[in-house]
Amino acid sequence: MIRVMIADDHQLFAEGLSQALNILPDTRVVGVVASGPALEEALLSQPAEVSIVDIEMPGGDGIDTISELGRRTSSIVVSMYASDEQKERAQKAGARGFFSKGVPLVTLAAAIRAVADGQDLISLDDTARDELLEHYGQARLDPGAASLTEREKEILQLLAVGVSATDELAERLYISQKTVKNHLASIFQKLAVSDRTQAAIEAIRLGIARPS
Amino acid sequence: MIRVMIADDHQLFAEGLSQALNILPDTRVVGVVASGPALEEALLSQPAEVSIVDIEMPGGDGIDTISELGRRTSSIVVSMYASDEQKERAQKAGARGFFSKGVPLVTLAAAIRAVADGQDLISLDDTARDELLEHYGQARLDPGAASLTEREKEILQLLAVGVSATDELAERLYISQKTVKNHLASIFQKLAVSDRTQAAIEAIRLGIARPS
DNA sequence: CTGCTCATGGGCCTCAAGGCTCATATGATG
DNA sequence: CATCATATGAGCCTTGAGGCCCATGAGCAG
Repeated sequence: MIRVMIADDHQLFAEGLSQALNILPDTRVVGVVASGPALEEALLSQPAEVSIVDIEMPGGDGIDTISELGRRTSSIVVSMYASDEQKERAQKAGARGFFSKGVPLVTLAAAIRAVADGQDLISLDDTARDELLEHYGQARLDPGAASLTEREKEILQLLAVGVSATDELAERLYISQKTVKNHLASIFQKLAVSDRTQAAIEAIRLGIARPS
Repeated sequence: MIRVMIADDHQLFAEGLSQALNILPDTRVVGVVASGPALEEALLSQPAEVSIVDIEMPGGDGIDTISELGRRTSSIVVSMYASDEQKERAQKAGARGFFSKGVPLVTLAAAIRAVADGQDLISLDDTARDELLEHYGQARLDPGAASLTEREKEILQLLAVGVSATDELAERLYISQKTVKNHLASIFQKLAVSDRTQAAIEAIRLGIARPS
């Protein structure tokens, strides 16, 4: 689980991004602040592997803050109007990534994983950066969840949309009720749970299935 | 369920907001576009009660688009740098709400509910507007979910964090297993489900409980 | 060719889960 | 004061859920 701090004075942006990152199975937003100084303070009481920092903030430039942070967190700078000049300043201040707010969410998510893994995206050229981001495109699941078979994931997805009875699951999948129970038993072991209710919740939490 | 369309050229903002609104039990984002013309086109194939429109977009001002939309959707304008002049233009174009991107997410959510209910927020003074938003602060739950008692919600919250066994629920709540089963039976009726797995999912979907 | 995983299925057993009806105490509300 | 909603609890009964062990055929890798 990568802990992320967001510093942006536009609450709609910060809260929206926060919710979106919390939906991902491997990132968790541990704080949202609206200024550079507030970010420094928040990181003292709540450590975070990665910080998303906006440049345009009241009470001081976001980039100035980054150089103060040092090794407490890895910073990714996001800017409304991304310019080469801003990028250079961000790089000098020690930022590990630099993106326009026009990039897709999946790109930022990949960047967060890359940066949390020790990569420095800002000093790469665009081609090398995109290749690296490709590599970090998928969330890394828990060891148990990663070993789920396709059929098991299928069952979890049905569970998460409310198909919970054994006979209904069997009908939907055109297999016998016994096979459904066998798959479920295997799922319980892999996810370390003891019944289908916990399995459904875990599937939602891990991002394997969506509720509605 | 209020269907919402988002028009904003900053993908990070649009996708983040989209995810955040989808988490709410009574709003669903049915489309995300990056320009005014794209919004008009999207609304033709996918109706939406409310549209969130950014002013600053490439290929034409967002406000110009609104006047074209007519009664197909109710528009809420959001702006990075909200000015009185922009607000007046938005009002003349027929927008029902006008907000800076600095407002909290809950405010925008309340505004979406108000506008979907036929209210016109933009012509109100700030005090009257805030009063109205207060009134729309809570998501209106399904008729069944609304009649859940405190104890029943408590049980649903435990269910959603993985406390699924009757004996564990009884221990956590300091009541007998029989009472737990009685409460659950009542929950099943109110939510129109048939077992605790479906109840847990429904609780998450309705926003009564959070998974992790 | 020999394991290996995966999907399919069977049998058996135990207990938990869910359906049904009912009772009691409490606090709010008309 | 009478009534209603809520929280608590009981008994009884049926079936579904989960635990355990095992078997077979397909497909794939060494």
